[in-house]
Amino acid sequence: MNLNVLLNKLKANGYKTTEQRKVILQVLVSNDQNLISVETILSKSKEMNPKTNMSTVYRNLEILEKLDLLYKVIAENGMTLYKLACSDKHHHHLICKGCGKTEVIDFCPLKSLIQLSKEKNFNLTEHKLELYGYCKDCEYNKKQP
Amino acid sequence: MNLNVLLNKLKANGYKTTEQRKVILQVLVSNDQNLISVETILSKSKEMNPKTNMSTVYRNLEILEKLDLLYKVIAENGMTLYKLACSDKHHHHLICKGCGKTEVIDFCPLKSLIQLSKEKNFNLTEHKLELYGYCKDCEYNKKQP
DNA sequence: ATGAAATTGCAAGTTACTTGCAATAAGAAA
DNA sequence: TTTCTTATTGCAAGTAACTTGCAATTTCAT
Ligand SMILES: [Mn+2]
Ligand SMILES: [Mn+2]
Ligand SMILES: [Zn+2]
Ligand SMILES: [Zn+2]
Repeated sequence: MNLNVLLNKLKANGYKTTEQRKVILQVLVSNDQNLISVETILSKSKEMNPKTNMSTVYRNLEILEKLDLLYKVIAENGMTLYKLACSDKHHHHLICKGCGKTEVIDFCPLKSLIQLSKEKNFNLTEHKLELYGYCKDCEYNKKQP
Repeated sequence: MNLNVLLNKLKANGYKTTEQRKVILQVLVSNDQNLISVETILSKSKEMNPKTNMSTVYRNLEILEKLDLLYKVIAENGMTLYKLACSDKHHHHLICKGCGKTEVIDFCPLKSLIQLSKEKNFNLTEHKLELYGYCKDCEYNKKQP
């Protein structure tokens, strides 16, 4: 997903293109394989445009989320991590606990669970499968202190 | 899991039995099929012992979590929901978005994903599978407004 | 160029939780 | 039962992560 595609999707929904918005989106585009915190988004945005403001970052994230352009994970410590949604097709992720890098899992292993839900009269509407661990690089760094 | 078993596990770890602790645990025991908020835990505890304090609730939850006696889900709105852990054996849950009721899924459908992780040199350490939807009762209430 | 509508920065507010500390309670040891 | 160490508690203040109101600024269709 590149910057102009995103700006066009926003435009199509009545949102205007601003310097701050472009910078925030550029940070997300540059990190589209990694879950990053708002703090990181803000500080990287400030590198490109020092006057970028925290409220602006939050308000832009809110818009992206509303348009389903954002993938969001709430970490165990309660911090929220974000990245651009990588595809419209239903999928899951491998998530590195070291660096936040993600890899796509493009199938969903839930067939028998859907059957189970039916048996329990449970109307299944959503599911979340997240696999955590360490990517090759982070595993290597752990062993080489 | 009943109150005395819990108190004994705490005692075995150097924690004392107090009125407040007993009440908080009793609330959790009485809701051991349901994810509930801290607010709920506090207000129900206050019904049984009006002087129960918020800090005390949080500090007791912290202890239960450290001893792996607690299951915790962070909801989309950022609020944290708790229930007693229901078994030591690895398992997952169906979680009702209406009332927080949970049902156990006692198998784990992740075999092919573990294989996939190996291929990607990803050291898989944890996974989370949560299925959300509506239980029979909540579904019925939705249709009868 | 104009003007309506979106956006922004700032400061103040909120919520969910955490922490320091002095007072109290538990329960093992004497 | 009394003593005494240690855990626990309540309170109040603090923190972190957002959220909101509002006036000033910017965007961009006309
Ligand atoms: Mn994705
Ligand atoms: Mn369980
Ligand atoms: Zn990594
Ligand atoms: Zn329900």
